[in-house]
Amino acid sequence: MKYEVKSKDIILYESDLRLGQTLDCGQAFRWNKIGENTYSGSYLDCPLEISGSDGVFTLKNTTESEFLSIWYDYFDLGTDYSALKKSYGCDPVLKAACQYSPGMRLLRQDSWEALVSYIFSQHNNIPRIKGIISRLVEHYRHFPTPYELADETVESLGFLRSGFRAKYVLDAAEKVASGLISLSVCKRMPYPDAKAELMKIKGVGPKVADCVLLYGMHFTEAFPIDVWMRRVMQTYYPDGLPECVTGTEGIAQLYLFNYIRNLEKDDAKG
DNA sequence: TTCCAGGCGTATC
DNA sequence: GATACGCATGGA
Repeated sequence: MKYEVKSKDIILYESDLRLGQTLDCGQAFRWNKIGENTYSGSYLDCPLEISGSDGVFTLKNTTESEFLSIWYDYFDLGTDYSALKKSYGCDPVLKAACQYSPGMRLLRQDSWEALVSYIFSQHNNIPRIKGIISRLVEHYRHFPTPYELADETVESLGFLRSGFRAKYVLDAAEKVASGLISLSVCKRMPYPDAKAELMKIKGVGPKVADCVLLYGMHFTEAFPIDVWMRRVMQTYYPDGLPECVTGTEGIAQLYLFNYIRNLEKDDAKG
């Protein structure tokens, strides 16, 4: 990774990044494609327009301090994904999955936003999840805090059209706003303890908890198992995951999930 | 029309 | 502890 300041922009050189693969793979729900190789979105209410391909990217209207304090972390630029992918070469399926999406990275998202987003994800599809979250952000003009959401009711959240999930998000907001659950404390807990803590929230089971731990708290050993990953495990890993992914199961999951989903989509198209 | 979507709570055994 | 079943909403 290298970068340079150019006028009001940051130019980023990173060979292990493709915007579509990283921002539009179902790990984050607030990025929109606004042009060829161009996405707009935000993190912690800090907006960004990023464009680029072939290892060269422009972060528009971004200062050097913003880049270093926010986007460097968000895009996990301190991690060497070339080395990681090379280590996954021990397994033929994983190797193929990495070759299929060589520009995918695990984003370091906000824990509260990930919690809300993945509660909305349960028994839902990605376009609808994005719709619900975009209505939420549009309504508040920012991603609402736990305190703001704790003041709502199932009825007042009706505009989200989130169905049975509204009551779960309210329970999460109440538990976080009251201090009963502290996400920043969870981040410092051992993985099993943090998972158990999150599962105290209604609507948060093993899968949603693992998504929050992986995408919102960077527990790379968290391994969310949904219908797709269950299929992957049964088909390719009936005896468990290969040893080379120990400690980064969640990142391996990202490549595998994307691989299997798109393969089946491609098959459906003929 | 029917089926399904990055699951989970509840009832029942 | 395992196994069914319902769940709001909307797209295919």
